[in-house]
Amino acid sequence: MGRPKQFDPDTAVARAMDVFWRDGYAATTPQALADEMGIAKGSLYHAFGSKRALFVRALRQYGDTHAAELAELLHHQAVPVRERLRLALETLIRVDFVVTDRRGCFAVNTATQCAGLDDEAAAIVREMFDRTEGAFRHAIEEGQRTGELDPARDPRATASLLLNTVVGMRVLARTAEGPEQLHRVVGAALAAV
Amino acid sequence: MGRPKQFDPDTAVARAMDVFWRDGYAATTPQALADEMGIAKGSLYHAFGSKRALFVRALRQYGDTHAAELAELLHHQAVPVRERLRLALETLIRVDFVVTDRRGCFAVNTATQCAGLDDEAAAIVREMFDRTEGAFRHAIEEGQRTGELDPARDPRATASLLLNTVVGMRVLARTAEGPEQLHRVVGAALAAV
DNA sequence: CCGGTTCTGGTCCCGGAGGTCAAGTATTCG
DNA sequence: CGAATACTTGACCTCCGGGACCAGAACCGG
Repeated sequence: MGRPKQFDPDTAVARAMDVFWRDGYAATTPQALADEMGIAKGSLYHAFGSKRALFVRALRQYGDTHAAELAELLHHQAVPVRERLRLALETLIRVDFVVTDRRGCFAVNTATQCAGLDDEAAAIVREMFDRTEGAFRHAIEEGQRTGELDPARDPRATASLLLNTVVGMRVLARTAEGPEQLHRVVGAALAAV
Repeated sequence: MGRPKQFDPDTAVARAMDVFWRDGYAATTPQALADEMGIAKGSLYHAFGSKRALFVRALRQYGDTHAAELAELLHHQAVPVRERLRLALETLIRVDFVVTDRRGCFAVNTATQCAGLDDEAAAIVREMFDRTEGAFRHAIEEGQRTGELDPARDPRATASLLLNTVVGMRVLARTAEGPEQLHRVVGAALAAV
């Protein structure tokens, strides 16, 4: 009943995500959002309530799509575990430098901007980090069971290191001149697995 | 000649640094800066020109003080190299959780906010990262010469990993519940040295 | 003690951020 | 078809960010 929406909410949120991702929360204006989403500012507020609510929704959508990709890479059973880990990290480098123009990770960027101010956003980011760490841990434990990886190493600690490595890389991608530095990081990190 | 300044510029910049550090560039208002610096907004603009210029100066001052501390820790000749590395990383955890209330690193925060927009700030951050990486590398090479560390490992790669570890940790400090996760990271990272 | 010089707080200003609202429009139901 | 409902829009509003400006205060040399 009533007039149907003229736009697809998920698509619109994806556009908004792009803007927030590129410019950060504070530097993003409602007008810029509306322009990029292809709707009027009034519709934006009618559909999403506030800039903040739209941001939270965009962040959540980011987590549900992009973050899941990494976990998926780590579950490819056909590939040896160590190779899987390397592939996952190398993929991040390629994405950052080729696809997303070195914007880094939306969640990481948010963590350094809102953690102290916005509890809800911080919780979403933390949950994404936890899931990523868990995916690393599962892969490591699998590798230890099959004998591919050294069982003497604490899987929890190694998983934390790999999560931390991912987070760091997505920051360095924003300042590094080229991908060489990050390739070195990957190589050295795998020595600890 | 003329009326002397009523405030110490370096102290005032340090106060401004605190605000920028806590809230980020975009979310910081000139009024908040003036209040925190203990001077009027007019004096602020007279003395520093613009919000941007003040930010750059604060960032540079941050690099000249805080970042140098890490390098200093890594040069303590009395301590074994591996212990020095551990101490440096553990100190970061303590500082983040006890002293600075989990604000992370001003430079890291800036990297995720301004790298795409502000070339000058990005350059300052990159320079700090380079110096840190260099300090790690020197320590590692020293350890290899004295036989404390495995000489088969590429010092450049290991230094990149440690820089990346530091950067990641300062982000995780903003979202982690407690320091346990970071202690695990340190332990695992040292396995790659 | 006086003119030149630099710092000082205060006032004013323009534009835009963030949001609201009334009027108009598409769709469904009775 | 008309009423009820939900979405759309652009105008509008308030507030404040970022900065300009100014009249005076503090200091200097002569």
